[in-house]
Amino acid sequence: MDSSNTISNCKTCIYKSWAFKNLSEEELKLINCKKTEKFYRKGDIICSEGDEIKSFMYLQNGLVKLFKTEISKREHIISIAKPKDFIGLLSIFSNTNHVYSISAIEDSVVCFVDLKIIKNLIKSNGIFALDFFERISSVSDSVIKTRIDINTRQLRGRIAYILLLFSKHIYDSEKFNLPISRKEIAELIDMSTENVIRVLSEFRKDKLIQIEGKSIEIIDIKRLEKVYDLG
Amino acid sequence: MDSSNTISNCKTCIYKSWAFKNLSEEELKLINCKKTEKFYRKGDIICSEGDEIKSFMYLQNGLVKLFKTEISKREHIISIAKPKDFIGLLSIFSNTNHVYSISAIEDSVVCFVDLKIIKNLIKSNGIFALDFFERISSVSDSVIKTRIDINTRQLRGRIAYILLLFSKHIYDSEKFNLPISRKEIAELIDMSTENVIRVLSEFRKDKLIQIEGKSIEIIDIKRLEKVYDLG
DNA sequence: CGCGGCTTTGATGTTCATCAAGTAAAGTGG
DNA sequence: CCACTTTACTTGATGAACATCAAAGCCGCG
Repeated sequence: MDSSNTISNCKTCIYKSWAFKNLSEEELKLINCKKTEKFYRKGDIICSEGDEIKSFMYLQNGLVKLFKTEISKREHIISIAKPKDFIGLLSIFSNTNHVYSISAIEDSVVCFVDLKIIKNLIKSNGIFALDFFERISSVSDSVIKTRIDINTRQLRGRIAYILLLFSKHIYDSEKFNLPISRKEIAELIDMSTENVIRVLSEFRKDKLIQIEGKSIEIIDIKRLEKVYDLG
Repeated sequence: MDSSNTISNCKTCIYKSWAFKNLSEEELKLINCKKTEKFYRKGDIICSEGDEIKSFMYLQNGLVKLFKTEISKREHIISIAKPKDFIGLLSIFSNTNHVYSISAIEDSVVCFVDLKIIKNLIKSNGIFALDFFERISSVSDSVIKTRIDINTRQLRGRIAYILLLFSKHIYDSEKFNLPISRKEIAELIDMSTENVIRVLSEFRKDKLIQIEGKSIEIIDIKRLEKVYDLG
């Protein structure tokens, strides 16, 4: 699969509903001409900390992670973006360079729109400006909320959180394949890899979940939610 | 001091530079008519979790904290806003109700502008829309950055962080009075009150700072920065 | 004066990271 | 396709970091 297979038309794009619903045909055409879509294989870097921000990016398909590399070389995952999310947070307005790195954790298609075009649309189409900010605000808000949720909980609560996140918000199913390694889970919720494994095993023994490698099934979601609530 | 003493004119307001620099006289007049300024005494609640969001709020004077009350009744401080910061984060676009509570940690003056007016200005004045989002994006971005900075560090690094925050970003001096209690520091950087005190005492013994009650003086900022960097 | 809240210090216990060591899985080159 | 290396996963043991508990001094305030 290469990028030429994925090129689509903004006018018919199913993501048009997103924040672009109030654009005219003209305006959509403008975006359509200037956008590019790129396919990334699992593990590919989409952009790196420090790169210049040239485009507004949003995720058509797949799953990506936003992360930062600490001095200690340990990675720290800030958030996971799912289809329809715009990626890159608010830096597109407040910075000229990316503050975080982004890579694909599943095969992904990212749509790039020249940032200048977006900014011009904001200037010229006020309704769009509001739609747009509503969307990106809610993404950033939820990152903040999530960070707080995670670091006010202890290990069992954090693992419960991430299992519920994948189940409810990403795969919409109680059975799914973990797209990330145990190590990456650890980086996402601030704990050691060993303890991720330990807690997952505990949950298995407690009959909250079933695990087989990457395959996870939540078998007692009520109790898992309770574990999350109690922290 | 009551609110009537503090009413000023947007046109001459020193904060005009903020994000309102590209408004016409007409537009400023519009804001000026509809804005209200309120004085809050240290400790006063400015708004509570769940309240409807009616205004865009920004801090003219003083210091406020944004916080959330956990199930356990323990408070958790998300951020501290200083003059010129807009307060309330992005919820003004992505929510109809406040997600966090806000209270004054020093005597403060908050300027309220009807949210509808701001939204209308965004619709009608594209340059303003961009200025505005640049500003509020950078505030939200820095909240995210701060949360990560804090929870990738251990106790000594966190205390160093908050001392440097007050010194560099808020008071612009190496000598200042802590505006918040030890308990609030604990709530801000996720640690126990006792350990806040313990680490502060250690810093004193190590000759990094001098403390007398709320009065703090940083006497070896280089080493304090090193403590922060090392985590 | 006495009560409650803030501060401080020491002692104790829990939570968690780290270390060590071994197994399984997944690439890699001949 | 098989030996070889590397990476991911797993479990137990140990110790460090940190919260919690307890007790006492301090200060402002009714």
